Amino acid sequence: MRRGAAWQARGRPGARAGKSTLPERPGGGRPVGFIHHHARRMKLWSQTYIPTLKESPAEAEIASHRLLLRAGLVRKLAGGIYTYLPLGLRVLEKIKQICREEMEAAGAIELLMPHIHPAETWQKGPRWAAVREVMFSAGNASAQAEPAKEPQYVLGPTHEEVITPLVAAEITSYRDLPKNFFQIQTKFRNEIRPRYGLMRAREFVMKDGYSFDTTDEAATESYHRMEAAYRRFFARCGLRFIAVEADTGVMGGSFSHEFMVPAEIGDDDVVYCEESGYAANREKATSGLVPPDLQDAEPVGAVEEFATPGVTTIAQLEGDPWNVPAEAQFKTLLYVGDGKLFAVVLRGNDELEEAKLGSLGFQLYRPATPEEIEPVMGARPGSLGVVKGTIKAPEKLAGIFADHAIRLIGNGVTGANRDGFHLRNVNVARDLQITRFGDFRRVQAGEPCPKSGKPLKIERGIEVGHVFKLGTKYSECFGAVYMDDNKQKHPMIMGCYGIGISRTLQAIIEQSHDEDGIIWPWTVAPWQILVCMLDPELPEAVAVRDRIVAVAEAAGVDVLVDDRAERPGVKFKDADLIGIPLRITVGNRGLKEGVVELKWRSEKEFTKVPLAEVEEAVRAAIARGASSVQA
RNA sequence: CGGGGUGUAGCUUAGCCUGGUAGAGCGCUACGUUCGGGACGUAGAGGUCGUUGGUUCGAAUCCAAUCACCCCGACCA
Repeated sequence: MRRGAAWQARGRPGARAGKSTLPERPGGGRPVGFIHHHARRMKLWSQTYIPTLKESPAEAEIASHRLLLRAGLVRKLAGGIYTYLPLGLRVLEKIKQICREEMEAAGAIELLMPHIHPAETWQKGPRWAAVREVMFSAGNASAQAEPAKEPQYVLGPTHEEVITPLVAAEITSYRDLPKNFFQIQTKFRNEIRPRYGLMRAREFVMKDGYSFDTTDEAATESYHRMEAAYRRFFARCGLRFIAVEADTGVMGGSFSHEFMVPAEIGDDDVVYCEESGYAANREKATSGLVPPDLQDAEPVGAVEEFATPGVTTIAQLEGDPWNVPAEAQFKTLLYVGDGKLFAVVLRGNDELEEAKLGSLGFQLYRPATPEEIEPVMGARPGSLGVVKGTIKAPEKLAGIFADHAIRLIGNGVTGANRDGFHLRNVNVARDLQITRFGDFRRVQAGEPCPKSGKPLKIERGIEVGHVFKLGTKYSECFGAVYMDDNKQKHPMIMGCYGIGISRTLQAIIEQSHDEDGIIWPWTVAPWQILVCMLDPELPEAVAVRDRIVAVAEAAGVDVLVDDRAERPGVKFKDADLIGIPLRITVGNRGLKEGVVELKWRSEKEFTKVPLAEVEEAVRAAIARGASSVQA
């Protein structure tokens, strides 16, 4: 090694005279022995720390979580709280760097906001009640501190409440707009259920950005610029992803897209059509099941009550002796929204998509209990219906909302609001009491795409990014207004944009691995090249290694050299596990033959490269690696 | 927060049902033999059996409580 031992860690000399048991802050006296060395792109395995595991810890169930631990990227401190070891940190930094480049290319400006926020900041915001459920509070930890009723400080779960007042104070003129700020920072959310390693953690790294515009059109443009930047970012990370229309949820705002990575372990269902490009979160997805020009069916006869003793389910009514198919039944569900009862009517064979009830304008809603239902409807669940005149106390209902698809039934069967009785010949247009129609049903795979009419597909996905067009919810709340050229004040139009950086890291592993380990895309690999030294001490081997490293460093590529005194088998297994894209094996056997071996992690075969052609071959391989990820 | 499961050495685990003073593999240390796909031998170090309480002459084992972790549901990057 050219580099001597001088720079190696030798423990920090110098006294620790202070009373504090905390480490000194930088500037408080650097250890005398600290020698700065310029960053090199080569790292010796023996000089870093990559604790690979032969067996996977029992806590990890899914592939990416197992590999995070086995390849030595992270270690768990507590549920959903992880330390990044050197390998994990390198990947995280590479992802962050790509993110920075794309954000800046799209005109966003980086800043860094605090982790810790006065609770007051949030109390002034529009969603304190809803968000505090997932917030960590941070007060004084000393035993003397009285437990306060309200937290003094909280750890930031996101930063709308910080950026908006900042912009409100700083920017007052239309001349200073538009602005788009972003940061890459640790977020804290006390997840109800941390899961799958970094996938749903309580502490995680996120890129969050916020745009401020003067007009709605400009805000929409900002939104689309971010959406495009997100596409480039995820593509550069080597991910296959789909951008889908999404529900805006607690965030509020007018429209949004989620960036989803298809994976079995995802939390969301993505509905998509390859033909038309339609893609939506299932919570929001619609289908072309109900043609827009559908004519309502003519009545077939008078409504007729019939006894159905003991029948309380759609399935029972499908059986003998009634034989009413589910798709000819009306399903009547009762919910409580902000304290008021309301009804939702669906086809018997459809399922309610609860998230879609959000469009009704209630803050909070939940299924009603039989005890709440009976006094209003006159029957318990199983015999409910919304036929005019059968509801016991219709004035107590905040509304009766019907899914469009019930119009496909035409004439069907529904509950009589009398336990043990149902009604037949119920005609949608003639008999049902409906406040309004809407889209409330859950889309199923195979239904026609709303755009192309071709069958829709459904896949699980991991949400790695989300872009929202927010509107003025936060700017109005915090007084982020600008003055136009007529001295008129207007609230700024905002957008907000998130990328789960640490989640993206794991999503890449989930999407790119095999039974032997990780297969890093070239762009995010901790090192792009692994020089596997089978005989690390052999002078010829060291000479070849130096030639490889020289080419790589000239090309700006990172190289890890496995210089450990391990058996070849161990080195190969570890190489596969940590997933460096390009492996160059330098060993006694090959050298005698006058070759080194070049192998891609993603392929089975290796090629032999004559020693004279090493530089050329490495350069060609680097070019190939660089073009392997779409940029 | 509801449902299910698991806590034994750094990791993977046996033992628990049917109480009798804790066993293996990997990893670690030393030595020797090995050396191109997780080698072998010899000798070692390492465990208050998650915690607390109970039953018992005696508890890893039975009972109770508690904590932690994992999985399934509702929320999210």
